[in-house]
Amino acid sequence: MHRIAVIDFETTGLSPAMGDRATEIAIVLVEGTQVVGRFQSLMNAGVRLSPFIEDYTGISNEMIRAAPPADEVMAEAARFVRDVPLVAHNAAFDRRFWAAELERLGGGVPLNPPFACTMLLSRRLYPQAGSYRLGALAAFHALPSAGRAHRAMADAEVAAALLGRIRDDIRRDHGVDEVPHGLLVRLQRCQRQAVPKAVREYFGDRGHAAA
DNA sequence: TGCCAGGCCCTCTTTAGGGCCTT
Repeated sequence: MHRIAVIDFETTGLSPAMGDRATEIAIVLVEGTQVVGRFQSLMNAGVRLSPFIEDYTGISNEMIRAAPPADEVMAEAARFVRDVPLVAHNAAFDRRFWAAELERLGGGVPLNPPFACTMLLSRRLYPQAGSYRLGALAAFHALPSAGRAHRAMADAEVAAALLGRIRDDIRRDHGVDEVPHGLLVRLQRCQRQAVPKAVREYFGDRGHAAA
C-alpha cells in the first residue's frame, strides 16, 4: 500500500525568498484510509514573530525561544518523510518552505519532491464548494474538527481528512480501486472537464484497467 | 483581519488584470 505524507507549515510570513522562516511543521502519514504516523514540532529559526503572526497562529515568541533549532527539526522531518510523496493544501506554499528549510541543511536531501495539492484538486472536483480555504472545505465536507486552525498539526489533520475524501470520491465516481499520488498530481493539472479522461489515461498508461 | 510572493484561475482574456489561497 502506498504511503502519502500530508504536510503543513506555520511560518513567519508568506515568502522564504523575502526572509520568512518556518516556525512549526506537522506531517500526517497516511496509508490507504489509515493514519500510520504523525510528526509535529515547533522550531526555532532565530527569527522574531510579528504580533499579527502570533495572533494568527497562536504561536508566541516565547514558544519559539523554547523550541529546538530549525535545522534539527527539519532533519528529523526529512528522515520521517524519507521518499514518501507529499501532499499539502495550497502546496505551492508548503513546497517553497520545505525546499528553503531543507536547502539550509545541505546534505543531499531532495528539495523538490512531487507535491499534490488538495486545493487544486478541490477546485477540479468540487466546483460547488464556493471557497477553497482549508476551513471552508472542511465545513463543506463536514470533516471533523482537529483542533485550533492555523496550528500545523490541526491543519495537517484536516488536510489529511480532505485528502481521504478526495480519494474516496475519485474511487467512487471513476470506478477505480486506488488513487495513487501520481494520479493526484495528474488530476490537479488537468481541466475540470478532463478529469474522467485523465483517470482513464492514467491507468491505461500503466497497463492495467481501472476496476 | 494587514503588508511582503507565487501560482492558479477566471474573464469584461490571450499584447492583462485581479481574486484566491497559503503565513
